[in-house]
Amino acid sequence: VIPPPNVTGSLHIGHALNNTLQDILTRYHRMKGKAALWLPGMDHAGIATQMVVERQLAAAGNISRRDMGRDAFVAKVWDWKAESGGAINGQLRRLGASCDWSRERFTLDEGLSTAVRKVFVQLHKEGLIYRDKRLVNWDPQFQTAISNLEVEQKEVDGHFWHFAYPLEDGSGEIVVATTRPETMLADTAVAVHPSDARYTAVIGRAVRLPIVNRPIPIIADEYPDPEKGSGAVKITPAHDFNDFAVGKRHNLPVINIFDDFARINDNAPPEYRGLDRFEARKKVVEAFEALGLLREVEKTRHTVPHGDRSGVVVEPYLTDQWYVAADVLAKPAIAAIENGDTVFVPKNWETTYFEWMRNIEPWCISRQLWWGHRIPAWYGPDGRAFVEETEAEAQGKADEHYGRSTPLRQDEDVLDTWFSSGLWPFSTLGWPEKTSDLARFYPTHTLITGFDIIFFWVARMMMQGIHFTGQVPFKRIFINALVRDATGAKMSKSKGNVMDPLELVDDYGADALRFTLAAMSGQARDIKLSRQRIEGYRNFGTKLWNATRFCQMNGCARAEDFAPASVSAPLNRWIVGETTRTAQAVTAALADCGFGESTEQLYRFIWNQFCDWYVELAKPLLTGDDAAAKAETQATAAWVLDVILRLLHPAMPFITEELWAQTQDLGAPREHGGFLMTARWPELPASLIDPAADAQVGLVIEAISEG
RNA sequence: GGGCGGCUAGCUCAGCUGGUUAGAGCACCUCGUUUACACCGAGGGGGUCGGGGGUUCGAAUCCCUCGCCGCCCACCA
Repeated sequence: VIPPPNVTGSLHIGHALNNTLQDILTRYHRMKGKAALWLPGMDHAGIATQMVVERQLAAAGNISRRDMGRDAFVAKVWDWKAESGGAINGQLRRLGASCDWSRERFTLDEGLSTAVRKVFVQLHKEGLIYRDKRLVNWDPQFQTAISNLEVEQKEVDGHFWHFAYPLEDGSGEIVVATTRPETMLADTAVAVHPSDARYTAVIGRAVRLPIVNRPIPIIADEYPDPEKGSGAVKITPAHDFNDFAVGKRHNLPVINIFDDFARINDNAPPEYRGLDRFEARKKVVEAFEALGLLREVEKTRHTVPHGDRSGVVVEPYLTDQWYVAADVLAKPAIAAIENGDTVFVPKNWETTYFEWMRNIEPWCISRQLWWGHRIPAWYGPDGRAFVEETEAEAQGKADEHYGRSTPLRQDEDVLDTWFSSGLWPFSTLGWPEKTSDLARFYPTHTLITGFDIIFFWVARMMMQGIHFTGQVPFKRIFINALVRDATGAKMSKSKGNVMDPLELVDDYGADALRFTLAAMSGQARDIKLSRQRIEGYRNFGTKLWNATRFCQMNGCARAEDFAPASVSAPLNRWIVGETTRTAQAVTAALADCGFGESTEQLYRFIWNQFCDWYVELAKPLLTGDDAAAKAETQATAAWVLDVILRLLHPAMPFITEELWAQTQDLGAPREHGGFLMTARWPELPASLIDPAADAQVGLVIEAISEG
């Protein structure tokens, strides 16, 4: 499977790396005679795409999506998709990606949407999808819930404000500290540790919440750490995940003081209403100061959650959302790795995978967006949800339930983008229909992807794939390095540190870029690409080109009846053996995703053995009077070049195809299992290696090297 | 607070399960325009393989420890 790139995306160096490796593997397997499907496609990328189009509308005339209305807006996004979406596919072609473009899919197309609805409905029937009212990570810029994974913890400078809350009976005060003063407007308790001697006397009594002027209880709970600060904690169930849990344990009221934009709502005192959360923060602090209740202001550095797309501070916010019971789906997905049904390459990524899967939280899958798969839930007048694959089915169920025809209203929300991408390995093959593609190409042989989406994507595919198909979605997961900029930061458009692979293709050719990426795809965490390196491999291509030209000039042509085993000249026997050794090493490397190893073997052999020694030593034979030796050398050189081109083809498809066209007639590309295959992979037996010839030529080389 | 990765020539990196004088590309120096290639050829300089211990006949490679750099995960007021 190709990880479907975002429809909004353009090819960056990470895609180039990832797709190059996939292409190498695909071509390699096709050459080995396998029917290798590489299915391309795109992800609708909910938030990202909606953001792009919304920005465009804003720039075009300050129109908001709400002004347009849902249908018009979604139509606009489809227009945008048709026009500018998927630029990346053309770019992939320029890179030489040999995808089967006839099978291209889009996560929002009809078939995939059917699969999404089916999965949703089935999980719901199994009780693994449910609706729940709890705190979510709320992005006030997009006014939508986001999942934990979409939250980025950033360290920022902030303050601890120490506030004094007077006891209700006037007998003293309790000091609490907070980094978010505005939330005190929604406090419903102060908590202390039950064994904290300083507070045992006040447990069960009340403080009067300043500003709001509301009495709230002092409760005993294990949550406060007596070692920290004053040991007393303000409890704001509506705006903090921990406090929410405390509130639940003590049946505290939950007072929400924010609206969808994180402005203060009418649950707060009138002078705060309508204020932005940060303005409110300032005002609360000023009020405490004026009241003489501000005990201390401490500078601090702490982590604050931000939306990964919007970049704004996200708020814990109490809403109704749909959740997947990920812990249940995770169990077989963990087992599949444990028992080796699926393996990670490199293996140590298992640790990361396990760590997350074993501590997995419910997955919030609903988004308050318009671009995406609308949730297949319809509500009756009493709020009862009917979850069915079609509106008609839901209507039928509803009518049955209410005993009469009842109008329903579909859920406004759409699903998290990753919900549909998680189905990609099988939904793209026609599932739930039992298609022949599904039978032939599922599960995927090797998934190649970056570690940045192990949780977002790989884990979800494992969970959903196993649950719905009964088998793992892929046998092997190769985690490639992430391309970063010079400072080690992830390349992103917003940071302006992207490197354009197309520019590199223009400057050095796709082959050189591909070969470089493959050579650098080792198991290290990140890749810092250098132009010099690409230049070096561009020269390598030229070297091969020239060597081929030299052979052609000397009448080296492929002889149909050439038998490498029967050459007699030691030089020829030697190069046949070296070629064989290289073929075996490259084959072994590729079988193991050893892209770097395979390119290195090829580079060394072609440049340092074939060009530097064989061609030089063969010159006298090619120009000499011994006709038999000349003919044998011509045929041998042609044979070696042929093998070289085959071995090199997956990494450098363009130059090899061009040279093939010049040097020999391979015949038209053959169809094999429905896929075009230009040439077979060379399988050379070890018997072609002649130690005696190796030794003999080795001595010659040594002698010349030493002058 | 957990987990993971990196630290090898000026730069970007290979060096897998430990074994001859530690490699490549680029950069640098010297020479070379003899019929594949100056996007080249021949030769050369340059590294106490992050520090310190240990295992071993032998370690860049295994173990321990420390130090930086970076990433991921995590609800600490």
